[in-house]
Amino acid sequence: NIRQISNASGPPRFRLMMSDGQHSLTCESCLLATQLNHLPEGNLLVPNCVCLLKKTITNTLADGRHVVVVIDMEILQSAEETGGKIGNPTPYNTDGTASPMKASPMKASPMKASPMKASPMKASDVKTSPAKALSMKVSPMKGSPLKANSASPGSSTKVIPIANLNPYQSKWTVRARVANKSSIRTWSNSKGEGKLFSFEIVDESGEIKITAFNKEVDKFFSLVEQGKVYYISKATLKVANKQYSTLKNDYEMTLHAHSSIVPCDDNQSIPTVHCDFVPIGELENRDKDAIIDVIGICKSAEDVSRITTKNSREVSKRALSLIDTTGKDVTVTLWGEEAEKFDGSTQPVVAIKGARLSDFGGRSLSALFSSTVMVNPDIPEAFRLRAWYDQEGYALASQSLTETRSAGTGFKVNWKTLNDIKNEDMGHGEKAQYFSCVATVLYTRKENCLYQACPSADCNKKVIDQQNGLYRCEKCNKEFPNFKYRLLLSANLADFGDNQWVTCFQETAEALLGHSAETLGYLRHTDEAAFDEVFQKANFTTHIFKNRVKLETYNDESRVKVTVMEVQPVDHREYSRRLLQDIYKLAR
DNA sequence: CCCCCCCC
Repeated sequence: NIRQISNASGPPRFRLMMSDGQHSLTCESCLLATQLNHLPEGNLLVPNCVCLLKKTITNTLADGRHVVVVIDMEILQSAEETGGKIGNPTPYNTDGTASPMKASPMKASPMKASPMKASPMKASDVKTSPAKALSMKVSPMKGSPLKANSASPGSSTKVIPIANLNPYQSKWTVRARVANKSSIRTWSNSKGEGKLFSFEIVDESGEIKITAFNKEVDKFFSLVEQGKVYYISKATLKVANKQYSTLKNDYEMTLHAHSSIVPCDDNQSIPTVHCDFVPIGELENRDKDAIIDVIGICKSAEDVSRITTKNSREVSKRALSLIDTTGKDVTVTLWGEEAEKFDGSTQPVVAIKGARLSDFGGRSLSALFSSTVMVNPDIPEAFRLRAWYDQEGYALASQSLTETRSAGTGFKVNWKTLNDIKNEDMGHGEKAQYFSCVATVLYTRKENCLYQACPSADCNKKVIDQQNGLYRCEKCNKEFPNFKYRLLLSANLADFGDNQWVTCFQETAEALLGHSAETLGYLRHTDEAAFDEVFQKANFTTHIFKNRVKLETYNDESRVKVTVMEVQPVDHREYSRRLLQDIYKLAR
């Protein structure tokens, strides 16, 4: 705990220690140690040297640990001066591993090396005498040296606006906020393989994308945090491939071995991620493929699932249902790691910057790689939504913009009235058309609704009664001692505007009549009254019918044939909402 | 040096 160390009287002096390959700084007065996670490139910290931390920034992590970033320090005594107990000074790689074979001891001597001029780890004071460097004026925790607008810490290069960056200048520093940070991704192709992550930064002037590869991933991934402000310098600028970027910048950055990223005390003047949240109820009026920002309460979330894409890539996906004060909800799909780590169990506020609006199931959203998904973000909109939901929203039966079949997936339902079938000449084209309707059974033809079918599992062909106890199937070219009953029921359906004869085969007829074909076959011969009653009872029942409509020609006569594919109960609440929506649409 | 934006 660095704070504890700092509480020791006098300016804290630290001795760099190494144990089990881990670097740590041990306070000379209280002997408390703090672990070093990142050593800067070309660093001058060698085991046993004593240093004074002059300027530091402390970040508190979510788990309560502190991370101290050293902005400015002085080496008070080199390893040689302190006796160099561990032997020759050893340079360290940025990943914290020792690499004694890499450089000669002389090269690594802190007295000789001075590659640090523009680095936040200013070490030029090494040349000054230890006595002078021990100046008591310097208090590491007091004040921030970073408020100055003009220069990056430990560097003489000027802070310039992102908009002024170009590949033809070498000395620059930008100060910007991380607006979006990707996860680490690996690639493998003919050119090789590796890993990378990227992030986008914004300042008052603009935005730019920064990519880190391989070693730079190790070095910077954990340092770079979404929403935080950093000084960034010495990265390579190249022309951005607009094909892959939606950012408003002609260039993008690549980090390299000497690039510098230094946390900056948060400065309100640096813009935060800006979101233009579109109310969920508004999404109906936006164009397909629009990139929009959305915020809502995650009312429910699917379990994560693995799917295989057309390119036979495996990817995780998870669909969430977001609701806001418009009383509408929309399905949002998260992908990959974002889908895996998402936890919707607490019904959190979810904000997404840059989601793509799709017309799947009416209206739905999909997160892109460039999207920023924020769970319970620290913004006023999130607090307002939380309050609204906890007080009243939770009780609301929201209206979904993403229509799903009762099974949970599927395309937008093609609702029609029976009148529409004739008015729109449905089924007259090459392909059959499908529609759903809410309709009431007026009449069913009980005559000839049952037939004796081939008992083979996959054959439903009508069999011929050989009158000798055997039944012949022409299709299977076989005789059987038994048959199964199948239903082929004609029904007349009506809604408020029209009526329509339809055909129900086995499953749909069973659903409509409420009995299996087998039971009906048995009843027909044993209890005619009960058999009749089944059909009486089916009359004037109302259902959702999903139908197939196709023009069929028989003996030069064409007529539209409607076959029922599915019979489902009416969800009256949902049905009423749809009628209301239709009324609103007609009123507009 | 990546560049994948998918599924029902």
